[in-house]
Amino acid sequence: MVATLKDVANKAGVSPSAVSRTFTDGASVSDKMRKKVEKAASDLGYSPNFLARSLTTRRTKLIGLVSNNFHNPIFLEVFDLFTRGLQDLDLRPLLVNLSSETDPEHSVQMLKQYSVDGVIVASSTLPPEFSMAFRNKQMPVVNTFGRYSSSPEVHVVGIDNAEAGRMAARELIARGYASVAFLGGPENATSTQDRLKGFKEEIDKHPRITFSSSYAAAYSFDAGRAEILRLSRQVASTGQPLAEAYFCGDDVLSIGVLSALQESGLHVPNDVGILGLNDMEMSRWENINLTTIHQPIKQIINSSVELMAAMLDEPDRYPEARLFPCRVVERGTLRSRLDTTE
Amino acid sequence: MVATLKDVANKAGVSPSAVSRTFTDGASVSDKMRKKVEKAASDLGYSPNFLARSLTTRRTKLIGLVSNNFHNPIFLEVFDLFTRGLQDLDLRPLLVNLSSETDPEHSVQMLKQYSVDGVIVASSTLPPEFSMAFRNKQMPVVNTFGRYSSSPEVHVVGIDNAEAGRMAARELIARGYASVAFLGGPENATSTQDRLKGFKEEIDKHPRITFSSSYAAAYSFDAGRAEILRLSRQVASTGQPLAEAYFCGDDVLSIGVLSALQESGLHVPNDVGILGLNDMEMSRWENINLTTIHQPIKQIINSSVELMAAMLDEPDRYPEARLFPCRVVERGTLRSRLDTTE
DNA sequence: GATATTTTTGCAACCGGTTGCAAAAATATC
DNA sequence: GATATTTTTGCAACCGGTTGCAAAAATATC
Repeated sequence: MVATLKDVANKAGVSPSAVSRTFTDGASVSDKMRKKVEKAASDLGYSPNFLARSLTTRRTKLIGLVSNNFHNPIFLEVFDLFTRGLQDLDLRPLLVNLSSETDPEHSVQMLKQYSVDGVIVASSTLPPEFSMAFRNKQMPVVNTFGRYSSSPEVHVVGIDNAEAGRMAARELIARGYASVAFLGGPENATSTQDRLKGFKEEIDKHPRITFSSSYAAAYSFDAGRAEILRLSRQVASTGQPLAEAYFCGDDVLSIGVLSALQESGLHVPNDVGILGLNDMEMSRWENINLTTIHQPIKQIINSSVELMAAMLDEPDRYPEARLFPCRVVERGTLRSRLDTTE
Repeated sequence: MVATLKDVANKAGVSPSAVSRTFTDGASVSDKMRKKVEKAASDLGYSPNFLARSLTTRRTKLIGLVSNNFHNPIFLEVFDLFTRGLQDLDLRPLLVNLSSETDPEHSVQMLKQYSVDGVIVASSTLPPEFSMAFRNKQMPVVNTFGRYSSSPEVHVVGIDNAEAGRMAARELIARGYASVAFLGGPENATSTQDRLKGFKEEIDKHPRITFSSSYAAAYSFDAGRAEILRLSRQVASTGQPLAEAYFCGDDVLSIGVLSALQESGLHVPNDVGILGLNDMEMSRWENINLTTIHQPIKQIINSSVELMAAMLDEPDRYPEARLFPCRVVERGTLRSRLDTTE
């Protein structure tokens, strides 16, 4: 049916090895031979079978792209950047949706059976065991958006979440908020824990500022909305007022909070301030206009892809953490700074 | 390094065929043999190499998932549903991002080289040639969100876009709008063309209603926003007023339009009505609250996956079109109906 | 032009599996 | 218990490629 290497060899009247060599770069073939083979190949519409090839070369150019974030709009950007980045290097993403998976073993075995060259775990909410499970099977792993630690066992690319938390705190302090709160993502996500840690650390330096914190169930609009509504109800029942400003787990959470506040008649930023994190496309939409901490997604993902490519050549590469600085993007959900001279 | 079938055979003291048979369902192996092999396999941590297997079985369980919509939030839902649906059937999505591709040949060859079992083209903006290019190479193809035609050459799953256009028209007419407009997606997308056709067809039955139409450059927030701003400027220069209601190409476009209108001080729905199409998650966010035509994404995608699975068993299946009905979801961007008795 | 050196080519084994066929083993039938 | 039938097993060839090695061909050197 579809032409094979042997068909081409027969048609060109040469050995199979010769055909193979013309299609593997770096192999030695004379010009005459190459011409003959290429003619026969194009007549037959032949192109080499990558999977058969991979058996001997031990390279499939398949990369497992595993994530569990299929409800956070920023991940559409993430997938876009990953697929393009990988494609540019002639690598192919095998997409794995881990949304309902709690045990890494199944995906580990599956990706091993497909002989992927490496695995990119793109998530800030999957527990570190997932990346480790791949690492333990000797697969090259990059954990994008993973937790930075001083003794990394797996390559991590992302931001320093504790520092992002500190940055958020400094920003709110500079704007003179007297009571601030952290409205985090899922409590067990490392990103949530680290952001809270940094945020609180910096706020604690200012004892006059009231601090509180709580968690949304997920990085999602609905979860953000639900949590701020819960806090609002508390105001009525316990008399505990809302904070003057909320540092939210991420942008989509922030938008849920924003929407709920506006709905209950509060004005943002006059009554309550909101600071997001991510700076996804949507946050700069005029009807959202969220002040947020920009996470350099594009750099993070390009770097992840580069790192993966490097690991393919050097599997035992010493694990590193690549962290990218964030910056505050001022839009409309925080009141202005007290002094603009900084 | 990693255990192979031969290792297991040696360890168990049986032939390779025996090992192979215990791992292929339907093959004949005695209980005793199975026990022996399974013991050896689990001791060695063996699991079969799918790619090697695929060479003889001619089944990789790899499905090419190709799309060019990485900027429309609804596609995150689409990818979520596709990956889960395929995974449930033990199929694996090889994601192909065609955003910058204009020639199908490259992806066709690539997917052929990876011996994918089938290809799902998930896009309403890719020209039909893309699906056809796969079909021409004898690959099973499902074109999700593709154009329905009376003589389909490729399986299509989606909605009847012309009918959706008619539905939109009827809805606006029922609400007594005296001037309506179609603000479509990319002009060359079949979905745009068909929606316009149906919409206009129905509006034309009411000669008293003013009709106009124009196109946004993409299904995106920015494109929607840019187009409505262009139309607004025309009001000033030509005196041609805005329509009373806009049927927009899709939800994300609608949101761009909504945002721009609100920004220029117009009230939706009092000054201008907006009707979207898709009913993506975001459209029911309280601060967006878009009235829109619901496209049954979940059913469409599950059906696409089912159809693909069916084609794997029956490659020469006669091409069919599976169309799902839409319905209007009333929220806050259209004024109320004139009579509610319908 | 003979010899030494380099480049090109084909052979044969291999990558990790599956499968048709015949032989061996197990079971059924009398 | 002998024979017929069914089930299980192993052999060998195959799926579509690559690659080390030695032989053949081409080129360099004198």
